[in-house]
Amino acid sequence: MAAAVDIIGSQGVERLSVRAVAKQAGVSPGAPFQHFSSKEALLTAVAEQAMGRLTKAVLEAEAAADPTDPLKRLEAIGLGYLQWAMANPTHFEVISSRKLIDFASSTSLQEQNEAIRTRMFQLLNEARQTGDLAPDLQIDNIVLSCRAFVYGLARMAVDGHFPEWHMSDEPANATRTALGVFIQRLRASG
Amino acid sequence: MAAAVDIIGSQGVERLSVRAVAKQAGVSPGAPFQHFSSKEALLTAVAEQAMGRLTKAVLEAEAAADPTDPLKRLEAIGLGYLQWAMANPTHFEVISSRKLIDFASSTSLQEQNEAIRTRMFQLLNEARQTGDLAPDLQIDNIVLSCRAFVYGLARMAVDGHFPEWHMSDEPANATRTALGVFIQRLRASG
DNA sequence: ATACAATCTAAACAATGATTAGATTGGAGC
DNA sequence: GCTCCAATCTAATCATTGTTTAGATTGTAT
Repeated sequence: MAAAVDIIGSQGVERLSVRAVAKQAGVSPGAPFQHFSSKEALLTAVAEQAMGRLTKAVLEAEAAADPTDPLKRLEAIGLGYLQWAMANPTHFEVISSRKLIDFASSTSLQEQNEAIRTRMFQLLNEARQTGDLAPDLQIDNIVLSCRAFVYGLARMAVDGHFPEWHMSDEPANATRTALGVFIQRLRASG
Repeated sequence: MAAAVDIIGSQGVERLSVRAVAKQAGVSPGAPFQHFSSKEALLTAVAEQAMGRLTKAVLEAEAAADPTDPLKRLEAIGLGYLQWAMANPTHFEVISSRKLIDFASSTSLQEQNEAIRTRMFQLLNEARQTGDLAPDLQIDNIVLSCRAFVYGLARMAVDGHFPEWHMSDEPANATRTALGVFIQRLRASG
């Protein structure tokens, strides 16, 4: 797995072959199949580990935000997600493109996914009670919108839709302000 | 190309091999390489054709919308995009995942992409002049946000992030209302 | 009828995902 | 210390795939 993570991080998923992993680990070409039933299973294991790091980064970003402002916390979640995706584009690709991995068979991946989504619901319910959230908005709808918005930004960057960006400061700036405006528009006052 | 389109439409991109295309076309395995220098070149040609259909669908959807309301027209663009993507998920995948195709070498793909983006700018400038657009919003930013939002919804659906949906009515409903709310929030009055 | 360009076939090559049979290893229990 | 067993490895092999090449076939313009 460490060998696979190395190759994915340095050369991308598309350059990853089981044989390259075996070579990097100093082992014969068939050896990895003793531990993973297929290439997809290997990638799923890598995805589980990466998803753990993503979830940790997201929840830590939220924990560092203003405790009294649930929508700021929601924004922090989105920001943490974006920063992690752009700092780890190839691993993000493994997590999100569900034709490389077997998402349905991994309860770990599903649980991590649900953890973030549940936290979003909690924060929006909080914002509803404090009156921060615009009263005409439906929480279900907003969760979907936030996920799509952040996922779209991250995926566009990773998919190469922003060729002018040099995956370091620019995306952080442009996506940061876009997300800021998006969250601002959810507020009762804004 | 027709054989390739058939296979992509019925079995998905991942099941597409040059040999399968050749077989479907009733031709020897090496024959396709006389017309396309590589599998990537074949897929790029398929993507150009699909992108033409997407652009046409989007601009027609816009043309059918209320001519006096630029933001309704912007919404129609997004809606047309989403409907096409969900009706043609595998072709949408070919267009958007730029590791399967050589986007940089196809002026056709780039032009079609720019055509839609330019139209969005025009509509938002119009909305600015008529006073429909909230005055504190920057147009650059909104174009980016709209693209990310719609792309995110389409990609999440195609990437299998909505397993509970049966790619027919539900996504249309959920994404329709989400997009409606999103556009509503851009208005000076909303 | 000839020449030429386009297209095809047939055969081969290297890389890859995957399987299998058998060797090696290292520790648990007597 | 010896035996047994499970885990892991190697080596060989297979089918599939992207790609190339040499040569055959075909249609068309002159």
